[in-house]
Amino acid sequence: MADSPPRPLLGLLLRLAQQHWAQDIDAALAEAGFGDIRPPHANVFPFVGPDGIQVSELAQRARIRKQSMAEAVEQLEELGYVERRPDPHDRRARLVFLTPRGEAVRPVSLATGRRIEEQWGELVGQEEIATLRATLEALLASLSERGTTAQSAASTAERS
Amino acid sequence: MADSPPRPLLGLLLRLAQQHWAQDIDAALAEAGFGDIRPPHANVFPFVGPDGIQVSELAQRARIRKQSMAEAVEQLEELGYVERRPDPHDRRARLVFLTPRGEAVRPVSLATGRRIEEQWGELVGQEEIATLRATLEALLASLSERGTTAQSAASTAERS
DNA sequence: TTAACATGGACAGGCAACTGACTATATTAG
DNA sequence: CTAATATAGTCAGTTGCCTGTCCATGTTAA
Repeated sequence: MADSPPRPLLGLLLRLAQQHWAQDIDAALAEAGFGDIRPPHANVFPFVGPDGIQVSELAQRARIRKQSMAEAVEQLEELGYVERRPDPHDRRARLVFLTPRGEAVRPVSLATGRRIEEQWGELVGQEEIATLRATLEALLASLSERGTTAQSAASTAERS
Repeated sequence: MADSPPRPLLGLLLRLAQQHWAQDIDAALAEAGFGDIRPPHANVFPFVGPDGIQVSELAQRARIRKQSMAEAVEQLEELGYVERRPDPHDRRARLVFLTPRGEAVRPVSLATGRRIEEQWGELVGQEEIATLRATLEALLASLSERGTTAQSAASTAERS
């Protein structure tokens, strides 16, 4: 028997798949006429509801730091997709709202994710993609229970 | 029936899983006494053989740009894990070799990847992880056939 | 042999994530 | 009520990846 074949590293596979995802999202948004929206901004639209949302909350949802999210929101504000207004219930906070222009992006953003998942399903089978998602969800649930993530480490630190 | 539940975005799942992987690699290496090796350096050791390797080749294997890889190699050289010598067959090139100190890392690096995969298997089932890997491999193969990746775009451009 | 093109590597600059530290406001405990 | 602590947001600095450009060397074709 020979040595086990040189399987590609799992982390590499995950990274490459994620890169494809990000690039496909970017391409789809550009195709829909939103060429000035860059990948980090895609983390914003799915989470902004009609009642506004704080940047900190946005960051938690997208699992990035509030500083990073603040930068993305600032750029989106300059591009005219969102605006920030004071939070009437918390004088520290400002709420992020979609402008009419931003409202036009939201459905495209949400649909794009579904569409890419659909396309991937056509390539390797819808069932396989569903299994992929399920495995990742289960894995991440297990991992976040038993330990501290890069993400949770920081949130925890900020919280504790 | 209600609307479809708010499934987390697949790209987010991929990103979080990859972050966990990188962090676990980092932790395992630190535990093994290589605390000065940072995540990007982990992309180096699996690919450096006894006959040396060019930085360009390393970058291709790890699927990052040669500039990024050059930076990682430079740091590893300062840390004493690798050294670069002129390529006797190509006066443009320099070959990367492991120093004795680097040789000590290689097996740990390779084993760590397998160990993490094993641990993940214990969390969600070995079979599920095998399926995850298979699906990702199939997906990436399909994607790289039909179209241009962030990665392949550049390599192609550089190559064409 | 020379001209054209390809490739290894380096330099410069940008972007988006990170950590750490700070201010101002809120909340909780004593 | 006051003191301690937590949270929203910002500023400053770092890292790791990216792109574009350039030079020196190799390779191929006229």
